[in-house]
Amino acid sequence: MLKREPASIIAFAQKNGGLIKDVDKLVDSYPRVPITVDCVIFGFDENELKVLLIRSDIEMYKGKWSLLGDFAADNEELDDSAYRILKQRTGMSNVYLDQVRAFSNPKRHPGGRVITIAYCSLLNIQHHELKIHDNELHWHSYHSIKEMAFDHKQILETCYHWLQKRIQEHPLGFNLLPDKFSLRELQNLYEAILGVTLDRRNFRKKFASMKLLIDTGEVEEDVPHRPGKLYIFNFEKYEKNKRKWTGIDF
Amino acid sequence: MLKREPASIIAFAQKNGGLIKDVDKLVDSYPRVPITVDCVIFGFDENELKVLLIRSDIEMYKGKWSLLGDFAADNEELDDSAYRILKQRTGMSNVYLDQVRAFSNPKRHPGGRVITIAYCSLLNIQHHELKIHDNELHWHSYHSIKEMAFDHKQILETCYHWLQKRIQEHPLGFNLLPDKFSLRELQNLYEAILGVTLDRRNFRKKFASMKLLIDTGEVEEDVPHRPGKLYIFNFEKYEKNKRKWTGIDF
DNA sequence: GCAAAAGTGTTGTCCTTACACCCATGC
DNA sequence: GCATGGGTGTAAGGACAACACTTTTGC
Repeated sequence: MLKREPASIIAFAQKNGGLIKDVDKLVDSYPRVPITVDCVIFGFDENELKVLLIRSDIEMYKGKWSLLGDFAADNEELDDSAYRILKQRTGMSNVYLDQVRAFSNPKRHPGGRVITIAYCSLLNIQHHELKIHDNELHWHSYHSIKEMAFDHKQILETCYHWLQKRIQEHPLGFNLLPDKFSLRELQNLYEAILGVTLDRRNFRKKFASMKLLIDTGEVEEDVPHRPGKLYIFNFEKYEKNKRKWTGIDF
Repeated sequence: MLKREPASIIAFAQKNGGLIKDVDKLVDSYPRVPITVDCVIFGFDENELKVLLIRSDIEMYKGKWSLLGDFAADNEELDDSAYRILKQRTGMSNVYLDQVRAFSNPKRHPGGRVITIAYCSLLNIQHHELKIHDNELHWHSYHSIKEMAFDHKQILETCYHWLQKRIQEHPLGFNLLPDKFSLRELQNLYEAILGVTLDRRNFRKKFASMKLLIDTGEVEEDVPHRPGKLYIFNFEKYEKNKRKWTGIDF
């Protein structure tokens, strides 16, 4: 098999005698790649981390579960693609959304080379009732997911690790909870995502000392035990005091 | 102006009566986008963080500095593109390299929509002598860089923040130093990248307690003061003890 | 009254910070 | 001998981990 040296912009510049005037021609000379965006949408319910999946549209992956994805439309910023996909598939908007990384293995799509950019979104399952049920769209317990279409299992795992890391540095967890929540719900969420058990008193002290929770004065209802206080998250205060940190720790 | 609903894979599936058999046809129906990879290559010399830049090939950016970039070749994984670009432009291989994120603003390239994936590399300026000097390739002090071609300034800043964060969680700094280094060099590097001053005794205690430095028994030479001990980094031990961390801190 | 979870403080340990003096070398 | 950075210890304060009992509610 012959190994071809990949073409390059250097060659283009040389052929065009140094400075490139016609940038359109330059860009036309680039190989073009189909780009998709895949959204990993996490939710939290029944003390479990959930993820929103659909049945794959592709026959060879028949029965397999798939992330919510679509190609990036012409002249669409990728963040906008991700919001559009969320909206199209779930009817939801106003959710937390962040780019995680690109997956570019040339064999990852059976139809040819497709690069996908993974996005992670977090949303509150109660708040956002699913209005669209195409392709059996529904929530799956994260830990019960085994096989998936394409390389989506790998993407899902990457996003899960991303979430584990992020939730320890930013209060993203609040995007997964109702506006008003009890400290027990908050702790359950951290335990479920991090896969650890935490000391209740220390957990409460930690959040109390951060002063990011506002006591609503309300308490839980319809619980068969002493009701917990309900809090809301002080987003404003958090935004003002974004951490500055110079510790070194590895 | 008319707002067109973007096309979508959902429409394709409906038109093809549910399950998609012909995946090649599916992928053919996707819009294709030129993809480039841009490498932000950091080095450290004379107690300063440096970055490797070239003059832009593009006439409209004449005189401006540019990251080392090129388009992604056919069927090339993006990591490989980044390694290839490094090799082509600098002659270097065996460097630290990590994907940072995609930049997809439709207006970021004057020749039309081009999505770029930014990679960050760290290397030791002494070790890797530049063998290629096309486009005035050379090291710039990070803080002296003002204007750049395209959105490269923004990409550079994103990578710098990425580096600041990563260097506190992983000992990436060692990729920027010679194999044998003194504690003063190590501290200078941290101070330069983080933009802080650190207490010398505490810094040394911190690294001593991690036991990741191996005393070579050698000392600096040709310094006009008491020579410092030279250490090498214990990569093997670091790899074994990757941190497990369950603290919450924001 | 019993089941179930809410709520609450203290102590010891460890990590972080702040801080000042003598030492080895080149000139 | 002087200039320059190398090398070291201690004490105080803050964060974290471990640990048990009383309270409130629904049934």
